[in-house]
Amino acid sequence: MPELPEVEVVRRGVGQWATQRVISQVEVRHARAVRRQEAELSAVLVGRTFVCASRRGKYLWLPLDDGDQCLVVHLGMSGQLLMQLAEQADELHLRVRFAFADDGPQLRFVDQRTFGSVTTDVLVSDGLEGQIPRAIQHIARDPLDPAFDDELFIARLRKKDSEIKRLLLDQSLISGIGNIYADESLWRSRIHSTRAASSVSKSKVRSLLADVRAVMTEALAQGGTSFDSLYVNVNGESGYFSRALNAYGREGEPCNRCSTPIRRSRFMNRSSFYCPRCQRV
DNA sequence: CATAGATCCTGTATGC
DNA sequence: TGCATACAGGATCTAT
Repeated sequence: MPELPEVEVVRRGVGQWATQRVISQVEVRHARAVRRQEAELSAVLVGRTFVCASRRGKYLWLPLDDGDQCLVVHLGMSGQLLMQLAEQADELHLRVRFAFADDGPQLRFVDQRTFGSVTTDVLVSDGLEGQIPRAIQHIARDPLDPAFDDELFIARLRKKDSEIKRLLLDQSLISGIGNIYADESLWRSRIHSTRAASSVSKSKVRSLLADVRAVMTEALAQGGTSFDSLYVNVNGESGYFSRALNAYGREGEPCNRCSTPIRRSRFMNRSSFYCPRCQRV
């Protein structure tokens, strides 16, 4: 379940190992993974190099040395970007293979549930000094982006007629937050997931934003520890998941603040974990 | 337009 | 043991 911190770990790995190398071959093993771009992917990429790795929220993109195109990657729920030696056997769920002219480690997109995607796109202005793939212009800046506008976010959120968790998951309002970090942030801020966003004070939203950043920053630090030079780890479970979670996945376990058993409820077709005492509706 | 809900997908876990 | 069902959930599409 890669959210912002996990995707950032992947970005760093790919940026280090898959850039500045001439792409020699693109092999598509699953049409869904490339959104019907099978022929286009090779045509755009072969002979080019990725110049760097960028990210906004949960989206990654690798700008090409042609100056205006890029490879856009979304990991979905189970996607991984791995650096693997050519002689390494194909993964069971290998969807796309990118080989390089130097015959060094390949970049492989592996995705069990096929919610992820790898596509090409053109870069357009992001409204400031940067660029963004055209297809993800609607994705809001994420809370770790220096250009994220706190006050604008707070105002937009409070004007909505919806529940606070639903809005935290709305990638056009704030990006990078998924089910796990939404629950963790709300637990820290002592806000119930179904609370009407319009009823949360400005200062409370401001502290919620601080908690979102804190939990993501901590998770990112943990993710960094499981990073291996040739294996770009998307998992993150080893370090962060086992130790630092206060709400997510802890149904029945005592709240780390007040010892009340954590509760689980169904919401938006998924689980929400919360402390019934700390987080009142 | 805004919001709510269904849907896609497959491996793993659980229930009978 | 075996089969059926529930579950995980990000983004997109459809319905209201």
